[in-house]
Amino acid sequence: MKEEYSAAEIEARWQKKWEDEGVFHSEPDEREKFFLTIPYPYLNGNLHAGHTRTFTIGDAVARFRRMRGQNVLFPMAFHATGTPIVGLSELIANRDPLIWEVYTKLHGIPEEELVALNTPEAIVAYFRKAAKVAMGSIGFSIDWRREFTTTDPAYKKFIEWQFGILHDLDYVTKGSHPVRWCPHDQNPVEDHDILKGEEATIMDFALIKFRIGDRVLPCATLRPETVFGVTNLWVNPDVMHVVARVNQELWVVSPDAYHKLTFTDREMEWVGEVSGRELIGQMAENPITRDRILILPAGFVDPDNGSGIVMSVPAHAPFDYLALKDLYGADLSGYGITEDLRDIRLISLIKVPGYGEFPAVDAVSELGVRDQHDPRAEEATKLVYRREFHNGILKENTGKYSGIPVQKIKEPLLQDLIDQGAAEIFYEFSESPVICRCGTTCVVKMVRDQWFLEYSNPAWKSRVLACLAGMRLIPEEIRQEFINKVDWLKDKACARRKGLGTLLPWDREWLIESLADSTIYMSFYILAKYVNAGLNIDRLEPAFFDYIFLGKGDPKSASKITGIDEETVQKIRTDFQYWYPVDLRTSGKDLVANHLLFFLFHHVAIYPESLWPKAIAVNGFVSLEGRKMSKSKGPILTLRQAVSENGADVTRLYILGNAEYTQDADWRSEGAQSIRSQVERFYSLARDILKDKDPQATDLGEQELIDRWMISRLQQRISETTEAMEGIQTRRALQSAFYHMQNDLRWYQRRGGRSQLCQVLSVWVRLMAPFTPHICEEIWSELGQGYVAHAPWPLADKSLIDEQAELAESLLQSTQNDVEEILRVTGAIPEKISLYTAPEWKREMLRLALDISSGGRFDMSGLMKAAMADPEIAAHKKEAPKYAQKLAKTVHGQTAEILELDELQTLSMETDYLSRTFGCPVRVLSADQPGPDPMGKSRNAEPGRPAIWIE
RNA sequence: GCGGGGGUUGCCAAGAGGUCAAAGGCGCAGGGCUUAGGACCCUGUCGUGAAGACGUUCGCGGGUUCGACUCCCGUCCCCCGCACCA
Repeated sequence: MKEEYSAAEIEARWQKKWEDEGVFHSEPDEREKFFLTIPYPYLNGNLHAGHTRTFTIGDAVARFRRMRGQNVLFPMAFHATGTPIVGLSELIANRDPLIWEVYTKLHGIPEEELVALNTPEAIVAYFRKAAKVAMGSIGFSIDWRREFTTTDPAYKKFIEWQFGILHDLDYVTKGSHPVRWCPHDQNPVEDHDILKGEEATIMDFALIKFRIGDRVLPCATLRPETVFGVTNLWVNPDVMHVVARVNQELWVVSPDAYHKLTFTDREMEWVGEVSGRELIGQMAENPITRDRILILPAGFVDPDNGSGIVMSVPAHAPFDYLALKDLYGADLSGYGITEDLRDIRLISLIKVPGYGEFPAVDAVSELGVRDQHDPRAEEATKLVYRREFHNGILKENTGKYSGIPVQKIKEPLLQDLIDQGAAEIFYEFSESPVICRCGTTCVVKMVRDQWFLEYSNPAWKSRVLACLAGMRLIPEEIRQEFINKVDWLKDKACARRKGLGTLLPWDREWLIESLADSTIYMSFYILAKYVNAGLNIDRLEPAFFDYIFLGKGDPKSASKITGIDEETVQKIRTDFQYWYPVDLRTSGKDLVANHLLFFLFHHVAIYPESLWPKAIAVNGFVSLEGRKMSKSKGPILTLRQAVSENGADVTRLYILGNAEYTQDADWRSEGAQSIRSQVERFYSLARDILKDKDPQATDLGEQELIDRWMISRLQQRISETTEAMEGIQTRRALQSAFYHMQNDLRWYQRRGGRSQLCQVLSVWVRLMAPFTPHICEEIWSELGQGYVAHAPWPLADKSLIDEQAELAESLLQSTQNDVEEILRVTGAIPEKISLYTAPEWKREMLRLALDISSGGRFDMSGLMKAAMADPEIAAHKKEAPKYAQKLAKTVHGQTAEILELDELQTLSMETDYLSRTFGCPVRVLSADQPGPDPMGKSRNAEPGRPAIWIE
């Protein structure tokens, strides 16, 4: 080893060796296999700190498993299908200033290279190469022979095969669905295309059809059950409404609503206009109750929201109640309304604890809302909604829905209304406006004849739940999340008109959507090795995939169909049988509700239970200096940048030690700096141990207390690290394997330990190898044989755990601490220190106290009785009760351990060490025979806590 | 709003009924070693303290218990997801 630690040199050297010698190439053998995968990265930019975390976790696990003797397959590929790369290439070609900025500054791409990235293919090629270099530079132990990209021809064949099966299973269906749509671009709008309203979601309103004669007045509501409580309608008198033929009906809606409706799957025809003023004063019919109700004027009706016609439920909606109240006594004769609005009776239809007959009225008076313009009206609305939704029950006037909780009513009721022709569904943004990057206001559009993956299928879902039940989820807390999301998942549109991807085999108008084509691709890693080696892929027909992945058919015909020789076909099949299923998939938590779910859905659809995934691990995000990372807006830290600034081992150690599980990690360059010095310390410590290596030292038969202590601690570090790594707790593993180990070693050396150093180092290096593989190879090359990457993981030897030695050391340490504390507090400089170990009678008394309290309660009189029966304790009649008092307080927290130790002997043997530490003579005595003790200090001695007298 | 996860001593972060003033790291302070040190070692880092102690703490308010950071109830705040997008 060199004197100075040079990360760049060491890392490059070992990376080259690993690659040259194919150290991480995996082939089936007789060992137990472990197939580990990580979602391949999407190639629209450089790998960043988020990838770094997820991938490094995977790599550390792969290395750990390898050392434990498992045959690990850890492959990697690249994702290119979808639309963003296409969009990006266009923006680059157009020299979009924003993109230019992001890619030159944030992603660090030189301008002359960026210019060339004006086609999707160029982008894919560029980032694929960059990603591979980056992953190499951080030392991932990937079997690169299996690399592929999702736009590769063979991969497309594989996707076609897979969709053929899903189609045959009737899991792919046709339907319509609502999307966020830009009327100007004539395209669905994605998140990053949105200027304003990114938070908006699509909500399904009920459009309830009130009627005036043959005209329909559709009222949009999220609470269709309140149709039973409608007392009137609201219309804005100042808005000119549109009369339109909608399918076979004549509707009256606001102009905005008309505009929106034209994007739904309705046939629309503009017929004429009618002013709000004209509508007011007319009677409309409630399609459910058949009540005839008055149309009243309301300025609060926003023509841009819903249909522009609002149904009024004053008993349950504070706004309606306030608006109605505000009209009491107003002169509406201008609208032809002469009746007294006070005659309109509120209709209550929901019973809710805490409110009387009319919750809206109660809420208004509770919050002291003045009128409809009072900001507290909004608050009252939310309050009523929340309480009614959670605790409300429908009343008898709702007929067959009576007794049903409000929470459960929406779906079935809406369905009934639709069936009766009394309502339709109308999709609307949860907030408006939603504005596209081009400046146009977006609408909700119904896409027709779209292909769906029928994830709502109950049978399919139940297979997924069964799969989950048999899986290991890490951390276990995400299980509930997964189960909830399975429940929540609806059908998913799986075809696109734009982007890169594979064509739907039975409908070549459509491209398969990019999440749908990334679900069981782990299987493809097996085949990819052969494809990369030059397999003939001209005729990869479904029958071939059926055989290699499902064992259907036979190798002979598969060979005949494809032109691949039978032996190879057979070999691929055996490989697959060896490697599959996936043993662990690790991923960021952002993929739970989409990719990881689809990963499960497609596995259970296509493969038999024996090939279902075994485990999923989920990790949190990475922020930068406390700020959220953003690929498009910054800040961003690329993997390459992290490695070139800090080195691979430092980057790995930092990112793995910073957080674990779903916690988010915060990357701070200051933190990374300090890790660098930790790694340097590790290096120089190892270097010194190796330099100082005493060839006979390791054979030294006679082990001192401190040696036994060190070896004992070592076993525990091994166990703890191993356990942590089995649970993918990288942070905990590092606490043990790195920091605690360092502290142990420090104590060991301080106490004069030396003979075990080499052995400890040998274990230590191996425990650290999954985290900092390069430096560990470097050290290992002087210590062991072969690559540390393939060295056996240390096994804890329980027989080497020496409780006596640990007790003795902890007694020594706590005694030392006590002396130090006294010295600190008194400020004294000691000339002589006397220690008195506890007298026998106190030990006996502790033993009795422990016995007595073992049942739970501490029985003082019982203890005294037993104590006095013992002549040795009885001899200390005066002091015994005092000690008993103390025990009463402390015995709950004590154990009998300390009684197993001969304190006098233990400390006596360490007088040299203690004298050296305190710079003065130290003597050890027993309180049983204290010898000189002018201050009577020996009376303070207790088991585990020697009395101290400092002169 | 719904669902999931969190709020711990300057910061990051362990702990999940007594061994807890609470691991470890960072930062900071003091000392040692050194020609020097952003290297290394030791010590301290809630407050008080001339004998190893005492006092006050684990978002906030209650409760259970001999005993709660840990259990229960309520409450406030933070993060993530709510899709057709990788």
